[in-house]
Amino acid sequence: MTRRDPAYRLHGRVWIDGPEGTFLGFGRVVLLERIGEHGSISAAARSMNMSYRHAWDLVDSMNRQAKRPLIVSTTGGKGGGGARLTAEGKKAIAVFRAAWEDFKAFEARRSRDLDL
Amino acid sequence: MTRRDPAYRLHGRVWIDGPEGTFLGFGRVVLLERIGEHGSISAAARSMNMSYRHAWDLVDSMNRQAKRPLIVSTTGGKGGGGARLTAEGKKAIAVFRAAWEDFKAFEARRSRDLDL
DNA sequence: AAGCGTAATATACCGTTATGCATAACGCTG
DNA sequence: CAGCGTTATGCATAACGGTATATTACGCTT
Repeated sequence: MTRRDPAYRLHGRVWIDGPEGTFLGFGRVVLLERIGEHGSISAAARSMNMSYRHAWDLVDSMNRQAKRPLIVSTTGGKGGGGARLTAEGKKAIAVFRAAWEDFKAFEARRSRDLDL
Repeated sequence: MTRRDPAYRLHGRVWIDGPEGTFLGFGRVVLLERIGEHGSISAAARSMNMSYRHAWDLVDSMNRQAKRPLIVSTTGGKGGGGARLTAEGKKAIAVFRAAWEDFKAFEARRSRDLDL
């Protein structure tokens, strides 16, 4: 019988690389979702304790690498402006989430099978 | 038909966590192998352009977390001392390599299926 | 006993990455 | 038309991980 020691577990990370390096990762996707919920980059950043600067850089990186923008933003106006999640952005979230769920299953299975 | 865009690829990393955090990872396992080949931590570190300090810390971390040491070392003596890969160490390498190969297959399959 | 190359350990340095702060532009609202 | 909150951007600073360097201990070899 295969021994199972819960003291050892397989862990990992997955992300999607694009033309410039990292395109989508877990944090980036959460950011996309939060922007969709809050309607602005700054509120999304606050909600996940991330600096606005960093959040903006991530959005910029994703938009540059996507075929079409995942987030569109407006400056000035009602509430000072804001940001919106596009259909392309929703699809990106779905695609990454699917790969991520799949990986989580892989992780769990391989953790069970660890024979150390 | 599902679109395949080679511009996007799924990447990832896997490692095995132990009581203190990371126990085995790709770099750690290569280090174990090199120690087995060279017979010393310092030669192994040199062979992979890693500082001896870092290599020693990694070996120490692995030995602390393993049920039995993966590397045993002697200080002084012929050649100044050295380090040897134990049977436990060989097993650790095999276990990690297997999980790693499996993950590489996962990566390739998921990269093919990316629909972005 | 001296010399050698290694293990073992402390400390200072450096480079990358994220944070913090400061500023300008923007356009609706009162 | 002044005020507001946001986007957008630059620059200084802090945090962290690994590197580089230096020192001591060790025990066989000569």
